[in-house]
Amino acid sequence: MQFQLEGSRPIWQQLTEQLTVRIVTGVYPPGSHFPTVRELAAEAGVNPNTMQRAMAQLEADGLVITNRTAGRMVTDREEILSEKRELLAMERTKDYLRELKALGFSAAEAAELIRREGEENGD
Amino acid sequence: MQFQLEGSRPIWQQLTEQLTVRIVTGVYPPGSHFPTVRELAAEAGVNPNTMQRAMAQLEADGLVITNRTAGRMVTDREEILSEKRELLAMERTKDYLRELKALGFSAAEAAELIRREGEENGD
DNA sequence: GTTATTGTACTAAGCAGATAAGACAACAAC
DNA sequence: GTTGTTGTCTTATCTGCTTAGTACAATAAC
Repeated sequence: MQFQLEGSRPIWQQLTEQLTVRIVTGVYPPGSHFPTVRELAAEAGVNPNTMQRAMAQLEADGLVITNRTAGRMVTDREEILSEKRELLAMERTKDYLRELKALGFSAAEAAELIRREGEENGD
Repeated sequence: MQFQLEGSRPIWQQLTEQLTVRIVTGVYPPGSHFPTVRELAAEAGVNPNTMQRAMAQLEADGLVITNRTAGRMVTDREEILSEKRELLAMERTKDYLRELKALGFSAAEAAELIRREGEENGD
């Protein structure tokens, strides 16, 4: 999964979000070594300064731990990861529901759209 | 409904989105007179230049028609409005589903979250 | 015909995000 | 002890968004 960046929001924010998804879904397992600033900056094609800003946010969220010179590791407290994953899902759900209600759709109609879309993609 | 602006995306873009919602939900009815740049700029608390940029996008989307000095009016082609409304709902749905799948949720689980959240809000 | 309204255009300035390039301190590896 | 890796910090530059202020052409209203 490559990084998907678009221009209308700060890049460091998008990087934080996508790295968070990788962490809570186990792409980088709990307690494992986390890639370096320079590695991830190269992978994403952004400046190391920008990637570092994204990392600082992951640190503030408690998802990674920084050891000054040995690099970073993903937190081994798995309850933090599962809580974060469910929190993200809940936030997205509320946002989605609020937006569809603003467009005049009910929650039932929204659920129907989800069901129909899920069928199309064979899920 | 006041304008809700946050800092991480261009204001003119957020204004376009929220004005679009107003139009397709009939806050400004089809064929009716559309508020002037200066009026809406004052209401939103932004510079007229910024509001004009938002309006230019509405124009490009075919939602409003500009009469050079008589101001603007909402398009009276109601099929454009209903199509736009459904297009927006579909886009949001696909985005939501893609995000939740990235977090490891199935479409069925997403629909369940919607159902549960809808119940809490009595909808 | 005069006036007020409206959309539109222009320039200047301030600010934040992103990039570029480099430097430094801490420490693991050897 | 030396070397290389890593996180961190600094300075400068560029670009786009936003604001501020002003101005102008077209035309509806009177």
